[in-house]
This record gives sequence, C-alpha cells and structure tokens, in this order.
Amino acid sequence: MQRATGCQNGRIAPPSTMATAMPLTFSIQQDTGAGRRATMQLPHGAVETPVFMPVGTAATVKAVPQHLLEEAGTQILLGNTYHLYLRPGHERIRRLGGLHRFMSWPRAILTDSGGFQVFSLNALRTVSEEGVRFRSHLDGSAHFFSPEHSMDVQIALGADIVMAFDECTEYPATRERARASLELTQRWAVRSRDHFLAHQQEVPWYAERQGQTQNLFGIVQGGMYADLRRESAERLVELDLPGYAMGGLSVGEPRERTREIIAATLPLLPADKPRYLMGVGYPDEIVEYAAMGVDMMDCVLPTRAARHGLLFTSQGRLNIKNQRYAEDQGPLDPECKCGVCQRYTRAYLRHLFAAKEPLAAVLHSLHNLAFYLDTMQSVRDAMVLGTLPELLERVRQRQGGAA
RNA sequence: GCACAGGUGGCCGAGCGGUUAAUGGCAGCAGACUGUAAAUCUGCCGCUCCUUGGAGCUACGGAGGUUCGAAUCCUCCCCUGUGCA
Repeated sequence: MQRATGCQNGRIAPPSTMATAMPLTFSIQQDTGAGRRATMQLPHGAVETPVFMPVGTAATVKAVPQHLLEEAGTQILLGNTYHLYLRPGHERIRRLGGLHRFMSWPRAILTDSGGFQVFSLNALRTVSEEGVRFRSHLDGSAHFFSPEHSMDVQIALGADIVMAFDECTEYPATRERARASLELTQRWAVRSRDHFLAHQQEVPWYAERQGQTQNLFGIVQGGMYADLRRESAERLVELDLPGYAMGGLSVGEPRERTREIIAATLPLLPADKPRYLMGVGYPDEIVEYAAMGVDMMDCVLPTRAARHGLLFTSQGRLNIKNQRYAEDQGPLDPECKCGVCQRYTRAYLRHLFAAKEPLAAVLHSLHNLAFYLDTMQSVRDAMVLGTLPELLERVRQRQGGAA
C-alpha cells in the first residue's frame, strides 16, 4: 500500500516518548461546499471518502466471506471490541497477529469501543464513573469495561481506527440526562486518549509497520440538544484527535431531528479531519448525510435487513418474501451490476428465503452491501460531475415506495 | 372377526359439560429492522356483513340421543393404528 503524500493534519499531538507516531492522513480532493471527497490513508490502505463501512461485529460481516466483500468494493470494515473481547478474546487475537491477520482482511478496519453496547445491552449493564459492568449476553458472566480496558482491547485487535469509549445516550433523554451523559463521555474520551497514547506502540503490527499507529477518534454526544452537541464537539476537538464521530443518532428520534443535529455539529468539527457519523442509515440517508459533509458512515441495516428479506434496490425497498415475487423471473434490481443481480431471479431468491436456506442470507447480504457501496461510489462520482443534487433528489424519491 | 387406542380448523397437536371460532407449533399472508444479545421480532390467519367494536352463519369423522347447554357424556355407523385370531 503506497502512502499518500497528503497533509499530516490528522496528527495527534505526540507525547514526548512517541515522537515517531504517524497517524492517518486525510487529503481532501474536492470540497463542493455540500459534501467533500477525500482520500484517507490508513496503515492498511487508502480509503476513498465519503465511505460506507459494512459492519462485521464478530470478525465477520454476517453471511459474507471476505473475498466477496473485497470484490464488492469494501474499503474498510467495522469490528466490535465488546464481542471480540468475549469471543474469541482479544489476547488470543493478539497472539494470532491481530484482527486483520486473524480474519484475513488486508484492508482497513475500524473497531467500535463497546460504547454502543452500553446503550443496547441496557438490561445487562450498570454504568459508573469508572466504567461499565456488563453481563455477557453469551453466558451471563460478569465483565468490566473502562476506557482504559477498551483501549487495551482495541490495541490488541489492531484496527486502523479505534473509537473512544463513550456512553451512547438513549432517546428520549432529558436535558439533564443528556448533559450528564455528555460529561461522562468527555471524561472517558480524555482517559481513552491518555491510555491510548501511552500504549499505542503495543499494537500487534507495530514492528512491521514502523512508526505507523492506530488512530483514535472521539465521539460527540449531547442527545438532541444542539447546544449540548456544540459543547461536546468543542471540548472534544481540544483533545486534538485524528478524527471525530457523531454518536447517539438514529436511536429512535425523528429523521428531521437527526438532520438538525448533524447540521449543527458538522461545522464544529475540524474541516481537515475525517468526520464519522455512527450507525447510519437508509440508502437515502447515507447520500443525504454525505452531501452534508459526512465522510464516513456504518450501519448494520444492509446486512440485517438482508437476512430478514428486505432488499434495497434502485427502485426502492423490496420485500423478497412477498407472494408477488414467487414467479418473478426478473433480476432483483435491473440496474444493479452485482453478481447476485446478474445471475439470479427474484423467484429463486424468494424460494431460498422461504426455504430458510443459508444461501438466501449470503446472496441478499451481498446485494444489499453492493447496493450501499455502489451508492457511495455514485456519490463520489456525482461530486466530480457536479450532479450530487440530482442524485440526492433521485434517491429520495425512490427510497419511499416499493420496487 | 375380537380387543385396545384413536378420528379437532391447510398440516401436526391441546382441550375432555358452559368463560371455545376452539391453547400451541408449522405452513400461509403482511409489516418492522439504523455504531448487530437479531437466520430476529410483530400483526393477521373458518365464512359473510357493517366503522373501531361488533353482528350473523358454519365448524371438532357421520347420524341420533342425554342436558338449560356437548368437541367434551351415551348409542349405532364409518374410518385409521396396534395386538390377537
């Protein structure tokens, strides 16, 4: 992987002992004023942004093998700290050379910190200043996650980008609750950074990639309160991290609120660093947010929906289990170039789903992922051509109804 | 032929005098899914009619009977399984 010669604006202020640390570079190719195109250079390769990142929680994007992910154009994958810590264990992954080698994924990886589990494992955890006590969803055993521990696990996994340990604020949340949550997330971000900087040379590939390091991103919280979001962003930016994320969105709030919070937060994040919107969204959403200036997004939706029979197409959403497709010999999406659409009929895909054949999950996930990845590619292309507004309009219209 | 055991809504299978259009499961139909406790979850699922709610009709192998009231009890018949002839 060649290194881009772009600016070093993502550099972390290095502690005295870490003068050689070399984090990501983020080279902006084009800023349209409404969305921008850039190349993000990471230890495991370059990523063209805006980018959609498939979620591979347990060292696998459910139902899709790595070679097909590459073929579909995946540039960077997500992994999850909490899940990999529980199974197979981060120390085991470290002994096996890190997550990239373990799962045979040569391209970039980002690991989430476990912060989302603070939110979703609601019934199985207790939050304190020190960290979060979890009960394993696998066997009920007790575990403790602190910012420091999350960093240790993420360093052992060795992703290119690691996330600060945060508390994903629930919705709805009162102003007091959102403030307390933001404050905790901020204190945890400082602890995450300090621990990360002190241990970043322990990453499994440190020796073979001389001087390159992982990149710690901070996460903005603040619930649905624009001023709290502002405060969270401003204080987080003081930590001078190589990238920033917006968390706690798409947790049940109306779409308009999501849009407002993104619009209010984006301008406060450094323009020369990647901005990551966590856990989003539907096809029209990812286009819209990219057009607002978001560089990175991830979402389980394409893969989860695929496993449940919901397919995203250029004509809108399509529920493959519907009776109407039982003898439909057409392709899933006539405009899609993916291998699934090139080869199989809707009738066949419906049959696989109805018969509960595992291949249904494979083919459906592959298509939905290809659709998302292609959608992002078309966003990048539209920026070059200056046709992003038209693309956005088209996507908005088509994602409303059924195919 | 005799003796047991059975015949319940598309299928399997509860119920064994009223609160039963009849528990469950499957199949079927539709919906949901946004930093993955998710190959998960939700709704509908005899027929007809009116607006939610309801009204009417038809239903537990068949025909009779007992009872205020039967899928549930009795009689006969038909059918299935197992055992004995």
